[in-house]
Amino acid sequence: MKKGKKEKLERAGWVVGGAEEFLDLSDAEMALIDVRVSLAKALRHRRQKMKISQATFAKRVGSSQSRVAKMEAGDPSVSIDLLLRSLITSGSSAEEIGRVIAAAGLDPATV
Amino acid sequence: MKKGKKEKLERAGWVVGGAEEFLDLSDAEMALIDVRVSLAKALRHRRQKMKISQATFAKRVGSSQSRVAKMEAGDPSVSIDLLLRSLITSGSSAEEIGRVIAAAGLDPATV
DNA sequence: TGACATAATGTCTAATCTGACATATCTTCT
DNA sequence: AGAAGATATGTCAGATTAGACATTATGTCA
Repeated sequence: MKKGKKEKLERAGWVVGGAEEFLDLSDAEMALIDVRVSLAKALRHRRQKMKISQATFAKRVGSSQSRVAKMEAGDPSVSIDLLLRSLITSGSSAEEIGRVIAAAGLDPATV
Repeated sequence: MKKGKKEKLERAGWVVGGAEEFLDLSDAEMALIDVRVSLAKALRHRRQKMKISQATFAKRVGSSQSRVAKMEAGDPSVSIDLLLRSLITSGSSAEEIGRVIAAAGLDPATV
């Protein structure tokens, strides 16, 4: 496992359980979490820029306030599909989303 | 609806039903299909570059031959989540995937 | 402080998605 | 033609994810 992996997961709010389960987290899973968290941040920024509440945003994209909260939190119960759908429905372009994903996992200081 | 939308959907192999249902397809749905199809192509290219069969590829990413076939076909029953998971598990970087998504929906001749 | 808006968390049932399997349809050989 | 390998298609039971709702927490005013 790479240096700082567990810390990174925990910063992102993930329950990684004991060391045993954690060792089972593959690099692929890590990368996917990075993508999820990046999209989650992009979604929150987008909504905040619109200056609307989670409830209002939820109505516009056809979801619920609680699910929007979970989306923005990068909750494991939210699929990347839903994040993409919400971003696009709210007006993000594929190009914007592509850039977000391309930058996923990079150290924010270097981005 | 934008010009050529239905034709585009049909080229991608989607059953769009009658005109009524088709009119219900929003621009957001179109954009998501573009993303799915782009990722599907990227996955096929990746596997072909590796010179392995769908069955072999399936084992490596923890799926089945039939599902890999559906992934590469951009079948509606395949989630974007699964496409991303398979790409990353097979070694694609977030940056590569980001570029693929950013180019989604663009006219191939211009890309 | 209390009232009010907003955001977070937990939990349901319904809907969607998955791997697996069977089977059919190519492709590429001899 | 026919055997063999690869790919496509259809289906299904089990797993995952969805919106919805209730509840709790966190502001943010007067």
